[in-house]
Amino acid sequence: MDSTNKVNSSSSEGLLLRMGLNDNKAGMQGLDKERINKIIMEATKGSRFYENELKKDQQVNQRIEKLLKVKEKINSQQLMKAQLQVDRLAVELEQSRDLSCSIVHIDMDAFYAAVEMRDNPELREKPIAVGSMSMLSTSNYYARRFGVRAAMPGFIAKKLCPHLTIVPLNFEKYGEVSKQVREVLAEYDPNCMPMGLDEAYLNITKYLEKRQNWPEDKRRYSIKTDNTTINGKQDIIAPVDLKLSDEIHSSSPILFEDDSSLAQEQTPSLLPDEEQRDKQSVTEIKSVVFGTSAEEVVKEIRFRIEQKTGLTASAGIAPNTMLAKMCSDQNKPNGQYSLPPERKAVMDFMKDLPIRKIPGIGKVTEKMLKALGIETCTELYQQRAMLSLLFSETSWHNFLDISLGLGSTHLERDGERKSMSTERTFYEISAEEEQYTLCQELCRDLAQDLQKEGLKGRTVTLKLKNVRFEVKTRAFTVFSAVSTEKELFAVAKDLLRTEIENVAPHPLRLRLMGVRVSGFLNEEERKYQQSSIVSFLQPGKQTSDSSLSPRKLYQEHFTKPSETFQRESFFNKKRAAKQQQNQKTFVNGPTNEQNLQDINSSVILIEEIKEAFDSKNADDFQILICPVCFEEQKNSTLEAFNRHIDKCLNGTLNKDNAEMPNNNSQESVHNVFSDKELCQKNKMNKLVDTAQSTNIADNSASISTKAFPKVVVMNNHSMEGKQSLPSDSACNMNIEQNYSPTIISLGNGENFEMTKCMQDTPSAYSPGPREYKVLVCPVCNLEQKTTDLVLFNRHVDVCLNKGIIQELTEEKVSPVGSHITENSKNVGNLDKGHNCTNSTTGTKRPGLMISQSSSKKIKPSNSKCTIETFLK
DNA sequence: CGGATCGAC
DNA sequence: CTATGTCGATCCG
Repeated sequence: MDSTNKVNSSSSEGLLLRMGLNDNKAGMQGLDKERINKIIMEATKGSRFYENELKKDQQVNQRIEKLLKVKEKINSQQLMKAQLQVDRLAVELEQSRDLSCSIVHIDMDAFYAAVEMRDNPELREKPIAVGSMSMLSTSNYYARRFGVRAAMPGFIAKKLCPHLTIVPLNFEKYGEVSKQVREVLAEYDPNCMPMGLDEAYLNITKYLEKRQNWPEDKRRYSIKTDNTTINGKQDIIAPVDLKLSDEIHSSSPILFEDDSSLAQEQTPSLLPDEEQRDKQSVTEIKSVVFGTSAEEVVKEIRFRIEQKTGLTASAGIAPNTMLAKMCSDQNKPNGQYSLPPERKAVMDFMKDLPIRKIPGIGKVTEKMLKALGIETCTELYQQRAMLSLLFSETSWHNFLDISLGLGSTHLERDGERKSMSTERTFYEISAEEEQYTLCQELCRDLAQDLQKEGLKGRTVTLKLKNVRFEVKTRAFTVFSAVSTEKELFAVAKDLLRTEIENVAPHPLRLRLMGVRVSGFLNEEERKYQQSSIVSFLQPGKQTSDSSLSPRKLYQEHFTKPSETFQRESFFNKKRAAKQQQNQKTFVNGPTNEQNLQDINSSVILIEEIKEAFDSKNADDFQILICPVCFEEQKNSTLEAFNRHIDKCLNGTLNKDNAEMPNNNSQESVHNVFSDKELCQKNKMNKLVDTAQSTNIADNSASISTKAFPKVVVMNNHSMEGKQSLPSDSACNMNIEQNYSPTIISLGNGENFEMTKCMQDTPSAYSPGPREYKVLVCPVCNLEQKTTDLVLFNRHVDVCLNKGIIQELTEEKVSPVGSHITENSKNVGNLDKGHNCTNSTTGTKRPGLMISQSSSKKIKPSNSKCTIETFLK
C-alpha cells in the first residue's frame, strides 16, 4: 500500500494552483491531490506498465537498503576524516565562488499548449494538453488543475479531466516560434544557449555593462496592440499603461485562465489596422521604457517575447546557471525572480529548498537522499561528509556544489554530437519478419539523419522494449565507421537476430525498437579510417581508390545476407589447429607459457584474416569448434563465433554465480536454456572445475576472452554473416529478471554491495591478484608487458588503426582529485531547421551510484604509455 | 566496450 | 485499447 501511492505522488506537489481563484467557467474547480492520485491509481493498477514500475521501484529500494547498510558500517573516525577532506574542498570552492555574472534562464510558459491556444481561440478557456492519447508533452495551466501533466498518457488525463482537449503535436510550429524567441534572446547574448525549444540560458553580464550608458530612447519599445504573429490571427491586448517597473505580468490574456487577466480578455475592440509603426500617429499605441538593471532587462526580454510571439515566459536571474534555472521556476507562470549576487542571498535561497528542485536531482536521487534523511539543501550540506563516503566522487562533489549554491557561470558552446538515434513505439510486434523490416526502416531513417550531418559512427546499438516494458540494449562496435542504411542494418540485424535466437522458440514480443549510432570519428580518425586500414588489410595494394575503402569491403563481405563466407577453408584449418592447442591448454590447466601461446593465437587469427583477404578462391564450407565448450559451431559469422566463445568463457567463469537459485517462474527455466545449451553449460562447468584450481587459469581465460573479440572487430567487415549461434547465456526479456545482491568487500571496513542482474550477461568475477603478463601484440608482434588487459587491447587497437606502431597513446584517464568544474559539453541541436529533433541536454549533473570510496579506486596511473614501456 | 540507469526537455 | 523520443553522463563489469 505504501508503494501504491508512489506512482506520481512526488509529481503533484505544489502544482495545483490556488484553486478557487477566478474561474471563468462556473463549476470548474479541478481536483484535489488525493482525488487525482486515486484516479491515476485506478487507471494504472494492474497494467503491465505498472508492474514494471513496481519492479523498478523495488530495485531502487534495494539500492537504498544497501546504501543504508553501508552507512551503518561507517564509524565516527572515518566520518571525521571525511569531514576534514570535504571541508577542505568546501573552503576551496568557497574561495572560488564567482558572483560576478548575471545569468538568465528563460522558460516559456506551457510552451506547446500556449502556442496551440494562441493559434486557435477555441482552445482558450479550455483545459488542453498537447500530445496524444498515449503520451502528453504538456498541458495548459487550466488542465494542470486536474492533475493533467506532461509525461502523462492522454487516456489517463482524460479520466482526470473528461473535458480535456488533446491537441496533436506540431513541432514545425513550435520550432518556428522558438526561433523567433531566440532571435530576441540573441540580442542580449549572442552566445545564448537554448535548452530545447522552450528554454534558454543567457549570460547578460557584458550586455549589462554596455547598456548602462544607453539613452532612454534606446531602451524604449512601442506596445503593439495588434500583435500580428506568425499567422496573424492575433488578438492580444497589450497592457494599457505600462510603467517602468510594472510587472508586465497581468498582460497575458491567453495563458492563465485562473489569472485575473483572462477575465479582462477584451478581444479586438480597437484594432489599429495599419501596419505602420509610427508611435505618434496612433494613439492607442504607447511605448514603454525599460531600465538598465538586470531585472529591467529581463522584463524587457519577456516583454519583447510576448510582443513578438504572443506568448509569455518566465525568467530567473542569478549568478550561475543552476540558480538561474531554479529562479525561473519561482514565479512562473509569467513572472521572474532575481537572486542578488551576494553569498548570503544565495544561501538563504537554497536553505529550505527541497532537493528535488535542483536540476539533476530526479526521482531516484531524491528518494535515496530522503532515505538518508536529506530533504533540503541545508541537510544536504550537513551530511556532506557522510555523502562523500556513500557516493561516487562526481556525485558528492555535485552535492557539495549544490549545497553551496555553486554552479556554472559560463555557457559552454555546444560540443560535438555524441550519438544519434531513432526509436519507435508500436503495438506489439512479435513476428520475426516484421521485426527485421522495422529494424531496417529504423536504420533507413537513421541513415538519413546521419547523412544530413555527415556523420559516421563505429558503434551501433539496438534498443528493445518488450510488452512488459523491460528495456534492453545491445551494442556492437565495428572497425570502420558506418552510416548508410545497409551498413547500419547489417549490424543491427545481427544484434536483433541474436536476441531473437536467445528466446527462441518463443517470439520476442516487442513494443519498441530503436537504433542508435555513436562513436563518431574525430578528424584524426577520419584520416586513418580512409587510408591505413585498407593498406593494412591489403598489403601491397596501396590505394586511395574509394572503391576499396573499408566501407566497401565491409559491404561486400558483411552486408549481403546471401553471400557465402569465402576463404573459410584456409581460415579454419589454421583455426582448427589452434583449437587443438587451446583445448589442451584448458583441460590441463594452463601454465604461464601456455598463456603466452593463448595470446599468440590471436596473432595467427589476424594473419589469417589478412591472408583471407588476399586469397580469392576457396569458398568451401567449414565447421568451427569452440575451444571452450568443444561444440561444433556451424557456419556462423566469425563475430557470432567469437561471441559464443566469449559467452562460454564468461559462463564458465561465472559458474559459481550460476548456481544462484533461479526462483523465477518455472517456465523460465526451460525458456532460457535449450537442452543443447544446458549440455554445453555442463561441459563448461566441468572444464572450469579443473581450470579454476589455479589462479593462472583465471587470468588466461580472461585474456582469451578479450583477445578473441579483438579479432572480431576485423572479421566483422571482412566476413559476411549468415547465421549466428544459439547463445548459452540467454537473456529472455520475457522472463522476469532476478536480482540478488553481491557484496564486495574492499577491506578496511569499507565495502559495498551491488545489485546484479543474474539473468543478464554473466560477467563479474573477481580478477584475483594482479600480476603482469607478457603479451604479444598480434599486430606489431612486439611483446607487451602489462597488468592491464584494457591497456593491451587498446594497444592492439592503436596498432590496427595506424597500421604501424609508433606510440601508444592513451586518451582519457582523468586526473584524479580536486575540483570538479563543470566542463562537460552540452549538445542542443536546436537550430537544425529540419526535423523536430528536440534534443536537450539539461544541466549535466552526474547521476549517482554507490561508490567504492574514492581512495580505493583503481585507476590507471599512466596517461600515456610508449612502446618502450611495453618492451622488456 | 557494452549494458543499465538517471535525468532533462 | 492506450505509458514518448532523443540525448548526454555516469558507473560497473
